[in-house]
Amino acid sequence: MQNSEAMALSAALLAAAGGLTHRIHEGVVARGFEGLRPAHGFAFARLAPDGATATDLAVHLGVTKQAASQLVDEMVRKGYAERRAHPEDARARLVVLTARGWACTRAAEEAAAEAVREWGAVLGEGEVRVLREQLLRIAPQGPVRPSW
Amino acid sequence: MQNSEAMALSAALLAAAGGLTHRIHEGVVARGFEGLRPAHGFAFARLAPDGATATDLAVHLGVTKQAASQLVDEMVRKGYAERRAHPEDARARLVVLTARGWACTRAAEEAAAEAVREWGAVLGEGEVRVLREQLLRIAPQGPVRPSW
DNA sequence: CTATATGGTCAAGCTGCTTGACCATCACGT
DNA sequence: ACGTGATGGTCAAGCAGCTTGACCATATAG
Repeated sequence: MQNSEAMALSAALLAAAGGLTHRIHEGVVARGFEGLRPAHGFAFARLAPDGATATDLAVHLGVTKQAASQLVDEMVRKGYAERRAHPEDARARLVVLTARGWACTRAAEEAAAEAVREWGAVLGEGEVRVLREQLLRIAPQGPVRPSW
Repeated sequence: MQNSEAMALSAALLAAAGGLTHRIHEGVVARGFEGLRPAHGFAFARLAPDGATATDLAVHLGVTKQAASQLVDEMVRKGYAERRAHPEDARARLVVLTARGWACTRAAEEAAAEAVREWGAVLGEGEVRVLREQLLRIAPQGPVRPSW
């Protein structure tokens, strides 16, 4: 593998990721959820199952807990999440999605599915499955880095 | 394709892109080029062939020309690029990479090749080729968006 | 030759993040 | 039980990267 081929692959991967991010963001806005940036999506993904603390979010996003707390403030202010008392730790606050937050999460899923469907039209369904398997095997485990 | 599968694919793609960005950045730093952020890499890619104007860069990066100009200032100050008179337009200034800028570009290519080599070890060389072709076909053409 | 568009710069302001300090609560060792 | 350090969270100040707005110099069209 020559360096130029590696760069072509890297550029394509970055362009595809950037394009997908853009598509999802557009789709979410088109479904009526405004004032959100892509970074919020990564937060939603962490909150989705059962909620999380601000510090959990900070680790997941790779930012300070202050920054995570500000992000939560914003999501609360806009009605996507709310803070509850933590059932096991009186210091902590459990951040959970509101109904609107869940609706927004579903909107993001739909937008993603829409983009992926177009890939299916270009590559074929089977190839998209292959692509998913390949990406799952090379994707790192660590915290999602929401910015370049 | 269910939404959950689309999300799994999206998450894997974003994680792979984020991981690759991180790897390249680390590799560039390890080779002695400091004070650079991933966004600079996208600028380098545009400057590499024959140079570009600040406005060209702005369009390519999807930012204002003022922001692009500041980025150029920074690259000039750190010795990676220099401004020259534009051969055909007295208003414009042609921004070109210095020898150090080219060395940094090669370092980024090496770091990318290193990461891709690891993917080859996991997926096999043939599968990596397939991956590259697939990504090239779904990657959008537009301006590279250096931030999420 | 005027009029408008374009490349670039200067200046001010905003936003999202950081560092640093601090308080409340938890968990451990004695 | 109690002191001590670790941990979750907040408040405050500062900074970096970007934006908008105004402006000048040069190019291009009518």
